[in-house]
Amino acid sequence: MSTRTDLTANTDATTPLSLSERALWFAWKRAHEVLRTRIAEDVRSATGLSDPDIAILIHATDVDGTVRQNQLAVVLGWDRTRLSHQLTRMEERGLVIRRRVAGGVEVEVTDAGLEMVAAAQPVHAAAVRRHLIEPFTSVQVEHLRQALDRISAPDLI
Amino acid sequence: MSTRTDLTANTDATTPLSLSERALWFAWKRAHEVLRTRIAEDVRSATGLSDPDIAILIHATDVDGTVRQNQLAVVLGWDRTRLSHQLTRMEERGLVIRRRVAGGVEVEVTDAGLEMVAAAQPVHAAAVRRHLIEPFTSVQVEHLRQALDRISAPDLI
DNA sequence: CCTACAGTGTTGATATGTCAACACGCACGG
DNA sequence: CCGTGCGTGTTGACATATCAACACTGTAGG
Repeated sequence: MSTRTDLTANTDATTPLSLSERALWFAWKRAHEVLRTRIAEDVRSATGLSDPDIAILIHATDVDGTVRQNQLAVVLGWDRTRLSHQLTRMEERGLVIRRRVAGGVEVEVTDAGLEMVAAAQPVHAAAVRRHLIEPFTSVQVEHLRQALDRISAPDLI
Repeated sequence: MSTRTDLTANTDATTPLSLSERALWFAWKRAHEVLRTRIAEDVRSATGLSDPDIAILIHATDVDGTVRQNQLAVVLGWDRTRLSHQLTRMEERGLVIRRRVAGGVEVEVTDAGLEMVAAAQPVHAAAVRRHLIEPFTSVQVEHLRQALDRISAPDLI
């Protein structure tokens, strides 16, 4: 499926990146720094929630406020350790509670957590729109999404 | 320049993200998690250098091993604090040294740093190619780069 | 001279992420 | 019944990132 990439490039592991390869790599990292910083700033200053807080709360509320911890890890693409630490911190702040169930742990968003995510959603949506969506036309949005999916799962496309 | 984005979307700050907007946002975060993790694993297991190590060493060696600290911050899109802490750690490990100069600080890569980055470059290049470049054709690479630049600096395009 | 300001960098406290090691429960084949 | 894995989660040590506050230097205006 993935066809050859760059006529000036070489797949040999010892060949340095070509100009266009470097350009894409730097553009990727830069875009990520910029976007993450901008959205996190907007949301944090308005709601007191961090990036990882929002990610977890949104996915959990999407499925009615209760999720298997492992499912969260898979959906978010996080590893178990990271998620465990993050949930511990969020539990201490009263945003979620954890319950052992058959074959794992169930994460439930508390009422306080629901309130905070409800308050954060509009700010978050506006930030995402402003920084990620608005620079593009709807056709470009779709193309970009396809490209990103290709990165996440190159074998499935 | 940035034309209207999604006919089903609404710019009103209180409107939740549309399906296509959410899809792009999740695809973005997922792609980032996946790509960062894969490349960092490859490079770290082979060279002992972390993501931020590599970012700094590559940019510094690009300009003959010596850079103004502030220039590094600008190019990488990092803030001063983050860079300062990172350089402190790298200085402790003998990868760089810092020197006060007129109006700032000069960062120089040590011989040990040069050796490590030289050893890391091929591994890093191979990882970037495999995970970021190979899923795409050369035309797609160029389109993706333009899209990323648009995110970094929406006003300039 | 001197004062105020902008640019640059540091520090310490805290939040977040990673790694290696361990703990536990459950299924499967002896 | 007994191992032996495998999936799932936790823990502690450490690396990295962020925030608020401070320190230094040069420089422009009085």
